[in-house]
Parts: sequence; structure tokens; C-alpha cells
Amino acid sequence: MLETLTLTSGTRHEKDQIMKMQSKSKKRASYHHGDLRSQLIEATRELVEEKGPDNFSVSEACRRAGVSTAAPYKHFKDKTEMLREVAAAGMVRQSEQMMAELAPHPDGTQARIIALGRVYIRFATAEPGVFRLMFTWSGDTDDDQKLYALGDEKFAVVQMEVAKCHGRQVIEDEDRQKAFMLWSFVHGLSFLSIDGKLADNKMPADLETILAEIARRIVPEAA
Amino acid sequence: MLETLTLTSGTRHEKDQIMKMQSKSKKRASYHHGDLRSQLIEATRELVEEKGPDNFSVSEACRRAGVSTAAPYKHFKDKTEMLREVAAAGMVRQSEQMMAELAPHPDGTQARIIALGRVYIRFATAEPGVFRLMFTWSGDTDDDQKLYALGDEKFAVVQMEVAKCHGRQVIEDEDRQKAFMLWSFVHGLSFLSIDGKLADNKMPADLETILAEIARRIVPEAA
DNA sequence: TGTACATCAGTGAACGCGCGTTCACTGATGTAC
DNA sequence: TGTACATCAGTGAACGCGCGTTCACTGATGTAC
Repeated sequence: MLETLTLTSGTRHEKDQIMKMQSKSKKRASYHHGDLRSQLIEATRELVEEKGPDNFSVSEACRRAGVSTAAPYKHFKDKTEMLREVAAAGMVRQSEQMMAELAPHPDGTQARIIALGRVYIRFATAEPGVFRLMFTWSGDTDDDQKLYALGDEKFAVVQMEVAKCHGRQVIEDEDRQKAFMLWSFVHGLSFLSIDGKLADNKMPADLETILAEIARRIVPEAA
Repeated sequence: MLETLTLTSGTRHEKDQIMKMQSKSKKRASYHHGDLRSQLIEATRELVEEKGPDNFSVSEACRRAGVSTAAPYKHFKDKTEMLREVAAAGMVRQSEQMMAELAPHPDGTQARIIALGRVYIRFATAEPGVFRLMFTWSGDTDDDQKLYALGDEKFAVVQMEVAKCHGRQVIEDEDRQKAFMLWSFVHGLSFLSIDGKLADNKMPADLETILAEIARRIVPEAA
């Protein structure tokens, strides 16, 4: 069955086929695909990781999903919408990771601040393509605005954590400023890391040490 | 003389022509150009700013410089080399600004640390395209390595400034770590800023206040 | 259960586009005499 | 000062390429009866 395929890139496509077989138990059950939308999103995500958001192409995603280049337009308005889906999924994934990492630590502790920073940087280095993509949305359109709001929510979480470290249940300007400093720091560290700028002697301590040091300097110990 | 031009984009090109007239006193003195190399670099820089590093095209730079699309290949190996020239010029420009901003402040003061951060962020917001471009070089080739080294030099300056704040003439691990924290912070702040993520209530104080706050928390007052 | 039919997810061919780069060329410039 | 010539910076046409998107189509599916 595999031998009848006409697509080009041998090994890569074989792997896709194997995955498809695993999930659908045969190559293509019929003329209809059944799950093309999510499979195109997954192909888009992979390509964004492999080539970067700017080198993603619809054509290549189609090749990878094994459909014609016209197929995506039954599911997405255009290329931008495909990328936006991937970005949105990334935001959600990052949020989930934050919540999971937060869970074991009691309220109002530095450990929670550190946990948030750890997830931020871990996500960036694990999925640099998607991470970059998440920051390329201008917020001009309504759809962009939704993405933008997801980011805002996450920042509000950081602000709340800082406030709780100060024994407050309401966010004050001081918390906003400190949350902003923390965010800038982990954002910069993430980008320096995925841009390969930390190769040599530039990051003299391990990540946990640096995160703890930053938290200590910006947010007080629990009361 | 201007009316004889055959290029398309009206106003834009008129402006270029005016600039060219100012610098050369007439449109094109002859078949030969005289200063095409630097004029192509300037066109490349402009386009990197206007469209972003990933949307720059050689063709458009040629249109803007008023030459055929084959002309650049008498001066540059390929597209990458054109972009690298712009990136390198950016690094130099940023260094010069740092030195200038450093000059008025006495050695070993927080003011010098703040000055470096101020230039970093100011450069990023003034030239976001070039700033982005400066961080896209992998360092794989020899030419990339030169760019990389320029970045290293600048980081060494920050490390030295931190050491001097501690009354040292030799950089120690503590200085490296603090310099790294400062760098991450301004780098993150720069990217958040040029990616338009600071629109709302996210940056609660002005830049100078935040810079001073960060310097205070990471580097001690002068002895 | 069997048939007619509407729906709609996929096809494959085509489109126009702008791109990076090469090529044989041309014509202005500077130099040797 | 005038002429012959080598140099080389620019031309313009062409190349092959991959792209995003549209189009009329086809054939599998689910539903009404």
C-alpha cells in the first residue's frame, strides 16, 4: 500500500505515513480524509519548528499531510489562519504547563515565581518556532485580538503571583512593575537562548540558579 | 530629467532621486554609478526596517537604488552578504552609541550601567529591523563569526562595567552572572517593546525608572 | 433494506507573481604611449 | 594633447523555482423516503 504513493521526499513521508497508519489504521481510508484539519495544523506546527515561522509554506504542509494544495482552503481562510491556529494552540499549551508547574507550590512563595519563569524558558527552548510565532501577531484584526488576550491573561497570572508574594490579594502598581521586570527577564533569556547567543561563557550559572537569583532580587521572601 | 525615469513606485522613487541628486548633484552622472555598493547597503537597510529582515528582497533594493537586478552581484557574493553588511553596520552603530552614552559618567557608577541599558533599548526601538537582523546569524560561517565576535565584545564591555561597580579591574564569575542578568533584561524589554507587547498597562513606569530599578537591584551603588 | 439525492471534502490543473542568480553584452573610465 | 586599449561596472533578458490561491470537477458520505 505504501508503495503506491507518489509523493517525493522518501523518509520524511514514510514517517508521516506510519503516523497516519497508527492513528487511522490504514493509509487513507477513502477519498475523504476524516481528520484533515487537525492534521494540517500538526503539519504546520512541525514546519514552523523546522523552518521557522517565516519559512513555512502551505504547499509543504499539504505535501506532508498528503493532500493537494487546494485542500486546506476547505478548512482555513488562508495561510495566516493556519499559522494563527498553531500560535493559539501554543499559547494554550504554555498556559497548561504553567498551571501544572504552579500546582505543587503553596501560595505566596518565591517557588511559584520561579516555576513560572522555568516554564516560560522551557517552552521557548522546547518549541522555539512556535514561541517566535506567538509574538508575531500585531493584534490588528479581531482574530489577532483573541491571541493577544491569551497573552494578557498569562501576564495577569504573573502579576497576581507577585501580589500574593507581598501578601496582597489585589494587584498594585508595585506588583505590576515587578511582574514586568520578571517577564522582560525571562523573555530576554528565552530569545538569547534560542538565538544561540549563550554558547560560550555568557551564562555562567545553570538556569535554576539564575532564576532563583532573579526571583530573590525582585520578589521578597514569603512573609 | 526626472521625467525620463522608467521605474514604477512614484513618490518613493522620487525621494530616492532627490537624495541621489543631493549627494551626486545629478541623477546618474553616467553609465557607471560611482557609489553603488554603499547605496545598495543603504537601500537594504531601509527595506529591512520597512519590511523586516525576512521580507527583504534583492530585487526591491535594486529598484530603490535605480539599477538592474544583476548589478548587486558585481559588489556582493549573494543576498546574504548584503544583509550581513547591514547587520555589521548596525553592530558598529550600536557600539558607538554605547561609548558615547558611557562617556559623561565616571567609572564604577550605576549611571554607566543604566546608560548601556538605555542605548540597547533605544537602538532596538529606533531600528527594530536591523536589531532583529543582528540576532539572526548562526555563526556557522567565518563571516558570521566576525559578527558574532562583535556581539561578544559588547557583552565584555557590560561585564567590565559591572566589575568596576564592584571596585574590581578583573571580571569575576559574579560579574559575569550579573552582566548576563542585565543583558537578558534589556534584551527582553527590547523585544517586547518592538513586538508591540507593551501597549496597555503592562509597563507601569517609564523606561528610566525601570532601568534604574533594575540596576539598583542587580548592581550595588558605587563604593 | 434499498434507492435517490444533496452535501461537501477532496482533486489536479492552472493562474500570475516575485524571487535569486546567471549570461553575454555594452559603454564609460583610466592608463600607457 | 591625442589615441589605442584594457578594465570593469552596469545592462536587460532570461532561467527555473516555489509560492498562495482559484476553479470546475469528482466521488464518498449521510439522510429522506
